[in-house]
Amino acid sequence: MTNPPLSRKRATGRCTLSDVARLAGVSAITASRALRGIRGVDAELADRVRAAAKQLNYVPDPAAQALASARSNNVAVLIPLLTNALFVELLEAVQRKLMPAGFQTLIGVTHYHPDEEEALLQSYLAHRPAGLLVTGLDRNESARNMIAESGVPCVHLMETTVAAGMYSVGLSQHDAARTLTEHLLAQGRRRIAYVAGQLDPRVLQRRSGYEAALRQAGCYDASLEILDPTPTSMALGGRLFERVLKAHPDVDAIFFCNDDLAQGGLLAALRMKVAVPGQVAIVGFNDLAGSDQMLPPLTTIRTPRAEIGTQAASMLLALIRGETVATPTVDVGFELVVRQSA
Amino acid sequence: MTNPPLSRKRATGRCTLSDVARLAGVSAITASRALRGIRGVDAELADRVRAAAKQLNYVPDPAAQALASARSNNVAVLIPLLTNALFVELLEAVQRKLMPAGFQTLIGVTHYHPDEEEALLQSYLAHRPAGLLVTGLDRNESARNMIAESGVPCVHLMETTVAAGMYSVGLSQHDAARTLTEHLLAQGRRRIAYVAGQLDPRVLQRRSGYEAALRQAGCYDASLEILDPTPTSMALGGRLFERVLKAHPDVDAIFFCNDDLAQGGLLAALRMKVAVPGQVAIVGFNDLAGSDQMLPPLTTIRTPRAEIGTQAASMLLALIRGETVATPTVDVGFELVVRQSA
DNA sequence: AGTACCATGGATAGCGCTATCCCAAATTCG
DNA sequence: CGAATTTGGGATAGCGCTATCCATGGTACT
Repeated sequence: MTNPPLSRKRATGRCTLSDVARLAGVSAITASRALRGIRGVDAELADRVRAAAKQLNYVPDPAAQALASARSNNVAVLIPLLTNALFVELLEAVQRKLMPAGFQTLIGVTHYHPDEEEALLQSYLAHRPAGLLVTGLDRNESARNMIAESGVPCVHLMETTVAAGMYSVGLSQHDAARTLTEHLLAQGRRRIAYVAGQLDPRVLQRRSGYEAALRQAGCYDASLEILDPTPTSMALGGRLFERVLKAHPDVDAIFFCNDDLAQGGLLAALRMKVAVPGQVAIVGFNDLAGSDQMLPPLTTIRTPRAEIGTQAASMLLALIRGETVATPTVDVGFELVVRQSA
Repeated sequence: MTNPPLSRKRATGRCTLSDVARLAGVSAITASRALRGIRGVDAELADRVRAAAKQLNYVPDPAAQALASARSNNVAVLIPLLTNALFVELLEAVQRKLMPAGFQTLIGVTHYHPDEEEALLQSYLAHRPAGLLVTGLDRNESARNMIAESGVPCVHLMETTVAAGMYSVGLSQHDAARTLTEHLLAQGRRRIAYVAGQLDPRVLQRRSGYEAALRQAGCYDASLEILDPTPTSMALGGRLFERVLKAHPDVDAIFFCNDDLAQGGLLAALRMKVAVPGQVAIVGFNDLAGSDQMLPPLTTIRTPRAEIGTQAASMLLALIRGETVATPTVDVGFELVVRQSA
């Protein structure tokens, strides 16, 4: 009299692989193989399965896939900041590459903080991500160990290294900064200041490229380095510009570590009626949006972050597939963009 | 003689809930309850479980949790663009609120494209997200249905509405634009152009606020509306500024629909030696980074996007917990920021 | 012809966790 | 003081998918 023994049903109502298999007249495992396109499944059967899936509007449950296969289709991406256009463009390129390949991007923002990065790493690794993209090479030992022990393929962004078992896509910040500084020197500038905020590893590498160029030209002066640890912004660029000119009226060029600072500096110059490049040449780094619109347009280094994202994502996909990567270190280079500010 | 029948072990090696339970001397389900803090579990037992978990460095497997409970701790966030600082700041605020609550943010970029949005929605809903945050109210019917049928709690960002069962956090774009236009009128401007790119719903709502103010003042002129569908940028702002001045030399104010356009316009004015606000007043919208640094500093509307993110996330958390939300529509307002450009 | 191999489809058994039912002991109450 | 309730713990059975092993029929060999 009572109902059938379906008392403890807990089904979620959504359409499952078994439904597809039943409709196609095959077993669940065959449907699974057909949809994933692995192992020999008869072409005609596979077609029938795909048709059934489409008809039922079947979407596999990622959680079940992850649980059963011990691997997810998440890729975790760790970047320092979301408010720096550089990383956002990097991210967009990564997503554009990864999403069509069926991967989900989990974005983690470290705020340049090792502990935050470590916490994010721990939480993301619990998701058994298929891959990992991290910014830069500098992280604490514990974080490095977590990455290594997890066995999750990992590609490092922005910088390059040639350590064994390390994969990286980036460019030489040092060389780029050196090239830019040499450009200033070639223009006859000798009192060149380096103005930086947000002292992350790349900013410091640029500083060393700047120093190298100046030392070679015999006009390095450590007192012309203004290193401010606060996050960069146009406002900060303006303040630092003023500070430099006040402290060192003889400065004839300023190398801002990032375009947003440089833009702020350029606007401050306009406000203060300091001729650019007449009295002071100004250069930035990264060629961010708006730098070409400044007055005068900003001379800078164009860093191909979209390409970094694309290449890193490709490399990661290869690693995930278990392929051997021929070139574990890709240097995407940089481009000196000469405009009117220097 | 052969090995024990453990032939088909497939364990992933990671530490599981059973390990914790065993160490604590309880059953798995009790450990689960203790760690989740649900149902009555003896305080002493719970402590023992927590201690064991910490000792083993246990991290629950999200895939298994999702599968078993038919609900994940992912929250999907759909935004139009990652290259607009507005949305990035929104996102940061959302993450800051959601992450401590134990939720993962999945970021989807729609590029203002309904089909892309629909595809993202489909893919994200397959992840059984715990909640959904979507930008704006305009989406195609199919997308709306998917959201409704999924039963996933959803909060709409940026705009406000008072439809039954809809939750939203935003501000009246119309009113803000109207206020800004009235400010221009109060300054004696009469030939006020509206210059827009990226014609998304909010940009059009601003246009209507602009029109309303001008009609009331009796000086609406449809030919002063320049609506360009291409994405906004400083460069576009510069081009449109030139175009407006050439076509309508009598224009005495320009309302740019977004600050990046306005910044470009401001720089173009500088280049063209057009006095601002002398000959033309310029206003923008959103108060993005750098607007305060312009020459002259830009008068604009400050939109509290961080607060939108925070409030929307809070509301979503309440919905996820099944609480009833007292105010399903939150208007965070806006602020007229008067600087020197108007 | 007989054996070794593929190539294909399926049965089975989990992945690690939680919903659900069950039961004993403790508590409340008329 | 016995019945009705409330606790708190556990056993069981999946969630939806895939790894692994098996079985079958064909093909390729010697």
